[in-house]
Amino acid sequence: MSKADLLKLDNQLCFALYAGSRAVIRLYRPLLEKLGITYPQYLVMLVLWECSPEAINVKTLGERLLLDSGTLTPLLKRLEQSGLIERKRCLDDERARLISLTENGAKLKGKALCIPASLIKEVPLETAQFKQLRSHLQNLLNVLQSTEHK
Amino acid sequence: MSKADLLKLDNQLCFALYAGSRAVIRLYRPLLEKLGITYPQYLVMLVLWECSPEAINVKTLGERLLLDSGTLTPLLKRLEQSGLIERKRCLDDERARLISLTENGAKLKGKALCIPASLIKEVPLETAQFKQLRSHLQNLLNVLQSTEHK
DNA sequence: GGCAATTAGATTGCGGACAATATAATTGTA
DNA sequence: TACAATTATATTGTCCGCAATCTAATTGCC
Repeated sequence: MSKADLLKLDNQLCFALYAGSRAVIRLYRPLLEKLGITYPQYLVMLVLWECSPEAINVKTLGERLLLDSGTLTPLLKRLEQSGLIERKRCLDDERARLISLTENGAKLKGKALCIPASLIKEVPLETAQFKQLRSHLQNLLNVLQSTEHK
Repeated sequence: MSKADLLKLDNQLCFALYAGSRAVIRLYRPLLEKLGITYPQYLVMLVLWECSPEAINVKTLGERLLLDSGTLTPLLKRLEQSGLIERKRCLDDERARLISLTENGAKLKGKALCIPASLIKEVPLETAQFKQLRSHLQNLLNVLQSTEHK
């Protein structure tokens, strides 16, 4: 393949990723609207539902989602406004914020339980293909994570 | 797998896509900075370099990149400001804008030619794996495209 | 203990995404 | 040929991402 061919849009792995990611998020939107949250907010809730009733600080949350405080701080404030989370100062370390679920936030998990199945219905991929794609992507992420600090 | 397990972050195809996409875009950033453009602007340039010297209207560009005018209009204005493109009214249809490369915009392709190779060097995936992942993603996109209008 | 270096999070500013809406040109049709 | 419906783009408003910078708390080290 020539250098010029390598510049064609359809040969870009990055574009496939970028467009695919947005397309899938688009499928989530109507489902998440019923919960009153956005897609990145949903990801935060996934982490909180997983570690609940433990609280989590912003740094750890950011490491989990690969997002920084510039993104998370306003997002978390919105979730707090919505009454889904609390943002308490950590007593041991006044710099840190402990993020935890409110009762409503914990309850929302019940409503979210059906989302994965709804989505799989809309993405007509075989389970095997689905898992393969996911594991290839996770592999890609691991590889990028491990090389980006060199 | 239980319903609750399906809500775990690491089981989400969507998160793998979302985080993977951002991680790859992060790799492009320093390379594109040298060209003075952002990643979405780069995608627009890829399309223009491909169809040049033909002009393209905003609608077609949007279909190619899966972006709407709300995203493209300001982005194209910035590319115009940077002197890389022109935004002319179409004579046959005064509603449409014809987007075309300026001389500088066309010349920038020369600087961009080395980007794919630079990137591949940073993503330590075998060529075969790379192509497989890309084609899986393109398949996913096709599937989503074809079902989203039903 | 005192102070420089580090760390956690917040803030600012810019550039996307995208829904909703607006505007202006074009087309289809009675 | 009017004029309703459609189409192409632009605008507005909200919510991310992320770089750069700031503030305040903590840690390391003399």
